[in-house]
Amino acid sequence: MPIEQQDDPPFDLPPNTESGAGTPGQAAPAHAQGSISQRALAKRPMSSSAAPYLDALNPEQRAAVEALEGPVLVLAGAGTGKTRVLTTRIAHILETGRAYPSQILAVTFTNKAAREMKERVERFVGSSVEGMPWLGTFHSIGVKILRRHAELVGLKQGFTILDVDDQLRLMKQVIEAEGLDKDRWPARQLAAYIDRWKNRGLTPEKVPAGEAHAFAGGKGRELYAAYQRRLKELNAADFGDLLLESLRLFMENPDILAQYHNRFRYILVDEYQDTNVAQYLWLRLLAQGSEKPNICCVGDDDQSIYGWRGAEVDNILRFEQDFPGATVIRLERNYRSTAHILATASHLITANENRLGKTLFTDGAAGNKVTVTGLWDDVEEARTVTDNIEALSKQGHQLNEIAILVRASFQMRVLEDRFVTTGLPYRVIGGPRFYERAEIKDAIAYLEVTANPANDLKFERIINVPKRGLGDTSVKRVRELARASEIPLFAAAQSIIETEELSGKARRSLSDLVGQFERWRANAATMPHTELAKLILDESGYTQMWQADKSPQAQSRLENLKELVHFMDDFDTLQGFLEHVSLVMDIDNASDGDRVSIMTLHAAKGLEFDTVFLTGWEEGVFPSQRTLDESGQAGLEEERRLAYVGITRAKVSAHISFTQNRRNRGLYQSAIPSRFVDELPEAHVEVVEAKTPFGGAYQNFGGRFGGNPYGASRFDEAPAAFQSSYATPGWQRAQKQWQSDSTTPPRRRAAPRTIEGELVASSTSESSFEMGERVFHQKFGYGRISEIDGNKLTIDFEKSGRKRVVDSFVERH
DNA sequence: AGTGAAACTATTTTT
DNA sequence: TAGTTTCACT
Repeated sequence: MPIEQQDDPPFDLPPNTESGAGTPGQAAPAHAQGSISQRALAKRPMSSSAAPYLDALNPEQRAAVEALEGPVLVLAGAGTGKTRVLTTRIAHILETGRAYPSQILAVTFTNKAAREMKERVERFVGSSVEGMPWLGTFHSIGVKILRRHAELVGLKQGFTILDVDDQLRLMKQVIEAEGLDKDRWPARQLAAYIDRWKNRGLTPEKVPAGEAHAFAGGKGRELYAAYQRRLKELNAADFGDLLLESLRLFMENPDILAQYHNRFRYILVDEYQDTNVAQYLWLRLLAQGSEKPNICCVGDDDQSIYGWRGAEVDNILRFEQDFPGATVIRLERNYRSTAHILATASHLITANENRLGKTLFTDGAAGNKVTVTGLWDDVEEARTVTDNIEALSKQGHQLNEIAILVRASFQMRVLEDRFVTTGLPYRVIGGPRFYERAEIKDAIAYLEVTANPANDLKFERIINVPKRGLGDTSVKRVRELARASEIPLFAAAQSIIETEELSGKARRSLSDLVGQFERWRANAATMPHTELAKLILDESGYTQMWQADKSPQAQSRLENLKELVHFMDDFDTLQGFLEHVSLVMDIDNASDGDRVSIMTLHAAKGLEFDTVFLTGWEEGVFPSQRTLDESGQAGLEEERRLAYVGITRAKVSAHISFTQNRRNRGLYQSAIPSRFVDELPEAHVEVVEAKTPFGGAYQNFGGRFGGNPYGASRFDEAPAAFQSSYATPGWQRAQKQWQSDSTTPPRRRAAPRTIEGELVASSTSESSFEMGERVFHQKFGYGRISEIDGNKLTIDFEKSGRKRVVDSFVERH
């Protein structure tokens, strides 16, 4: 395959400053007159007053757009016009002739953000400007760079990109090849380690000795190295590699790096608070080209919510040290929310220690206070929310402007049930994504193997789907042959069917499959790719497999397949389509009709709605107990940022609710209100009484939450927490009382809900326990420690078997 | 190789 | 509770 030649001409042109275009208001460089974009630019009147886009900005935004020289950090609070600044800045760079579109590197995290930015820049500069080639996600830019220099990192130009399934399948093979028990050492866990290392920019040899022993009793690093070797053999890269390998490329090849230094005159980074170490290093390397790099990072430390994915808030907190002489601009004027909402969010977030500090303000109306409602259980909560939504709907509100934000997806079920019974239209955002569905992955695997016979992992995925009598043993034989003669699996299949190695049935079956692929490949040259896809799905028996399936989802799977073929129409070639799906895991959610949106807080980042319902503000749910256990104080702060993100999604009203009981995994658990509820500012919050389902308000306990209808009879002492005024420092006391209260109904006792000193400390440091030590656990009884991983212990309990627990839950014995 | 029943395990998830 | 995965059996 030829090296891609789609590259833009300006790459080799001399820097445009030489033609004197360094200041605003000058015409585009003359030498570029051949390029459409430059001709378009040249036609534009170039006086600086002819930059109406600047007049539309407030002073801070304008400063952020005009500070083009040197490093700039824009701290853009929620709803302060971040995207606008970013796009205007790009437009401004282009308009003033400081750089060609191809000389601007602009990175985002999501495809959605990249698409949006591209569209907005085009609208600014005029559609005649060719799209910016280096505007994209970290990953897509990583691929682009790697494809050009693949051989330098041990890959070939046409390398494939692994998805999560492929990755796991490969890791399983690596684990087994090392002679390890795949049950004792799950591939998922190894994948998690490797992912974390890659996020931190660590190649196998750089994994710290202490951590190298993290997996399989000291084989972590070896397995990581073996996995990387296998990737190279397969000519494949996983997601982490797209960044890590381009990072390595730059570090090992200063001449290549210099080319990019030369090229990128301006670097812009969106959502800087979400960058991980690898991305940070990558950016630093690219910015190193000059003493005062023109790098502009836009972000909001208060909206950093992907720490668990490797994001380092520290990157943004440290910006000024990293780039001395940086200009820091704060955008604090909020255009989205009313004053009460803004004040509530701002006040809540001040409880965080680790932040740069911003105070959002608005000139807009005070609006309504944020409401807080305490409810009996999740069912009542769902009913209350839908009742409210129905009322809003009757008043003429758009359902599209209403969202329900939850911490975790398990909270969605009750809500969905309620929407279904009431018949209110809703949509779940996030959810299982199109390209993650099994049938889509299978179909893509068929297409991929057709296009690329050397893609072993995809071939393995569908070799026996639909079932064609090629079981584990047969596949194993093929794989052994492939490994022994160092050829791709498909080639091994081709040769093995010439031998007597396989049983008659398997041999015939595999021979048929190989023949089919050969035929499809022959067709690929002549047939449109959508036709080919239909043919493949049909002839392989894949469509038929689902037609014969009597499960209720079979129908929708078939529809998904149709949609996939339809979607392929948007691409010119099969190759182009495959490259796209490997990077873009989602299909654009067409917003059809007027519906309420239900989504997680994470999915809500960047969106806005008139009315937002924030449900499930209970300790353990939100903040999530698991985050607290795993990340202690830092985790708590991240949860609080999540609350901040949630509240700031609302334009005109925000409604917070919590329940005393919530069903999770089949059983009810009692809950106490989230500490975040207590942290809300009295002056901007209104406590709303819950209505009973039987009509009328019920007796008020004198508490801020209006008590509850069942309290007197069913919770004689227990609801102490509910009775206290939540503003008092008594929550802790009340919570303790609640937990220790022996009259609490006989349901599962909630796990400790605080993050105490020792737990926080132990999450980062090594556990004080030792291997083989005998310990006692409240729930599981006595046992011996068989593995230690940070503060997590694997213990063989005498009665309950092997479990993984956090060390603070066990005591020495 | 393919079936059915027991067993296990559950956040958040930009790419 | 529900979904998946493993295991034992045919």
